[in-house]
Amino acid sequence: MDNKKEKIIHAAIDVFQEKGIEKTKVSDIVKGAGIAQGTFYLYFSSKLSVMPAIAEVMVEKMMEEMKERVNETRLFDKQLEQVVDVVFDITKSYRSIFAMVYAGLASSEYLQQWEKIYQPYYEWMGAFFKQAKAKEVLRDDLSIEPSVKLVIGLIESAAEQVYLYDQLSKEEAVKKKQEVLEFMKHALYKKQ
Amino acid sequence: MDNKKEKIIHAAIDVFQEKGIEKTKVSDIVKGAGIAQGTFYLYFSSKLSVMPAIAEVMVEKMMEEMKERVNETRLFDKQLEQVVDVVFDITKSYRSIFAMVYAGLASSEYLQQWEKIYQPYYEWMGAFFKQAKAKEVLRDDLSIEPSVKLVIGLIESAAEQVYLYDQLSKEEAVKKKQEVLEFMKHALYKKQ
Amino acid sequence: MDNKKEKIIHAAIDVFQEKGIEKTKVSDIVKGAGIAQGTFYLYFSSKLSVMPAIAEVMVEKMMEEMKERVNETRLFDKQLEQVVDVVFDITKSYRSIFAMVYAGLASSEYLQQWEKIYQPYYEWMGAFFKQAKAKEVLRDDLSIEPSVKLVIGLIESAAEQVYLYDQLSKEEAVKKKQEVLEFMKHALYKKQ
Amino acid sequence: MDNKKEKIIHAAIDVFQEKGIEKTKVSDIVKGAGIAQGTFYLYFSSKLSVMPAIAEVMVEKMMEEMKERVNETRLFDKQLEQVVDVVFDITKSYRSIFAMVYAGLASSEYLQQWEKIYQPYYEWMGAFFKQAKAKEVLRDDLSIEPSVKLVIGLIESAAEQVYLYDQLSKEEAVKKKQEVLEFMKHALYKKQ
DNA sequence: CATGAATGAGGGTTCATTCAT
DNA sequence: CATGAATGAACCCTCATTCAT
Repeated sequence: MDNKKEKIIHAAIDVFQEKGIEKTKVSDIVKGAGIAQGTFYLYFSSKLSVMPAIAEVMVEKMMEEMKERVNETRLFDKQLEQVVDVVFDITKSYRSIFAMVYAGLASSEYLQQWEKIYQPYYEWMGAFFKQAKAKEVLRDDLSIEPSVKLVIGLIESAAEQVYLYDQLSKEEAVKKKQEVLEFMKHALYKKQ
Repeated sequence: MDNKKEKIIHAAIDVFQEKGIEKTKVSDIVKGAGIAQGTFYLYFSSKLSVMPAIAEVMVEKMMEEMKERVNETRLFDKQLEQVVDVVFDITKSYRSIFAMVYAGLASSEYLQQWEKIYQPYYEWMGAFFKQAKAKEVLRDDLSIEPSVKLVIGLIESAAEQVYLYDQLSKEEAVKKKQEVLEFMKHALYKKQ
Repeated sequence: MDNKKEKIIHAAIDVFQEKGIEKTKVSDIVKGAGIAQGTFYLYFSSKLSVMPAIAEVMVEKMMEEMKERVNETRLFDKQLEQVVDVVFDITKSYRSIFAMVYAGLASSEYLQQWEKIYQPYYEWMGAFFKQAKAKEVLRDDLSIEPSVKLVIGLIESAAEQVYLYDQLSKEEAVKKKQEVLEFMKHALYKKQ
Repeated sequence: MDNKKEKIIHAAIDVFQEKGIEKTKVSDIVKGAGIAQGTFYLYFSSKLSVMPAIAEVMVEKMMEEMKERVNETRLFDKQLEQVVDVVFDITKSYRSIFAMVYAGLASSEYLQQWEKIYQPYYEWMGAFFKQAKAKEVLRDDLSIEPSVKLVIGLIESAAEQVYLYDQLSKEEAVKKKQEVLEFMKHALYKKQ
């Protein structure tokens, strides 16, 4: 795919993260991408129009990680743990970007595209849950689609607390993951 | 009392919500507050420095609503429902502001203050849970402090999905609330 | 005389010297004077209108020093040395202010007052030279009035070089003074 | 060559002279230079940072005039007269700028550069004096370097008196020049 | 396609000045 | 007389966007 466009997106991710939306200049992005000021406008119409492309890259990244790191041959318990790990890691790297996307774009034309971009993520997680239900791990009365969204929101918000607000240590992050897992299991699993 | 400062904060909330951070001008804020441009700078050093004050106001608002609308004489089930209602309503009104606070201020000096501002919220919810535990509604092995944070994150993220991303209808909002409640109960309650 | 007015003038001298005209704010001056912002305008109509008052203070200061430090009982040689000392010292303290006065006020209404303010200085120096001529120290063909102005200009510019541009050490200042004296003597004295 | 920078400097000279530092707006300068507001900031960081560039231009101008108008084939007496003429003329045109340079920049970072800018001027005058000494016009005991600085200061301050303070007529200017020359000759020449 | 110098509208911020207390 | 909070016009400077090369 187009090399320059990629460079812009990745430079934008870095700069947005470092400086925040408000203080990010197109000139910072092009400097990071190693291209000329004008070249930016051959690929994007404005600073904000990079956002959906960033979101796409991040969801792709998430899916890759899930497919790579969640081992289907293991017990569901273990898989769930791996899912939490991935979400925490991706959130660590990108959550501030997600926040920006809808903070910067609230009441803009780009928010529409959001759901479409997130779709593969929801689908993958849906399939993951279905498979577990088939194995009779999950509650019979659990409806998958809504639960998927709740679970994703739950894990993400826990990760946010760790990485954004409280800026916790590695050990505390591990503890937080265990708490989320515990909480989720009670919410999702069959009672023994 | 500090009448002008109050006016600025409330005008800022309105304008940020209407236009987003990026497009909000200080001149809009002062127009809304009915004061002169220069007066703004007697109270705040910049546009962004209003953010923590806004956050404080919103947490206060949340606490007021909780105290007003969560009826301690009712069953815990009902109270939990009321809590979810309040969080959904406040999120509906202010979540875009919350998003802005950390989107606009990622990597800034203000993020530090965040936890301190949220503290009363966590404390209230902690007390609420303790009371329920005393009534033997909640699981014995539930540790309250971490659960409080998870629950708040869970409800907020559900509310976000309803009001920010998916922009769902009233009926769908009601359904989402029930799903969250269901999810929470399984996660928190004693098994029968 | 009016205490507050005095305070303003002296604070203004300090601040102008420290920050330069451009960056001096009325608020700095009143802070230095220990009075309220509005009080300034009871005594002066604007920032620039303090200038003539400052100039007056400085010429007064100069005259005081001359009368105090130039000893009429000594040889003219010695007296000339003392004159140079005074000019150097006053220049050290105030020359940047003098510069400002006409830099800031070039093409302004205040420049007119300048000559009048400087007048006592020229007169004193004129009397000083006349007395020396009577003692047959100075050249017979020396016309006093123009020489006085040249001498003042010469000493001042030498002092400027020392204190403004080259920022020389104490030793170098002493040397410069000797050079000026030598130069002046050749220009003014009778040939032996 | 660096056409825009040149244009800015020359426009700045004009505007500073017309309005004084305080009242000069960047927008005036760019209007005079026929460029856009933003272009100014590609070449200079602020209004004040043009000052050293202006000083450089003026010293260049001075040197050009000296080389053009001081005729080496004439007697030293005549040459000295021509030097005074040049200094008076340049001072007439630019002294208010010089005043501004250090008035506006007192206590600033730019004052340091001053000596370096003046250097060619001092050097030229030094060479001029050496040549005269070789011809046995000047006193044997005259040390050239310090005298050069004194002479330049003397002529400049005389010119200032004529053009800045006293705003004298053409005839008076001529008379002042003769006085300076007379003064200088006594200070510099061998006794007959 | 790529460049980067030039643009200029626009907004943040300052600060001299006022005036009710 | 003295105050200092409030004012708002004025100005600096930024930075997204363009366009000739």
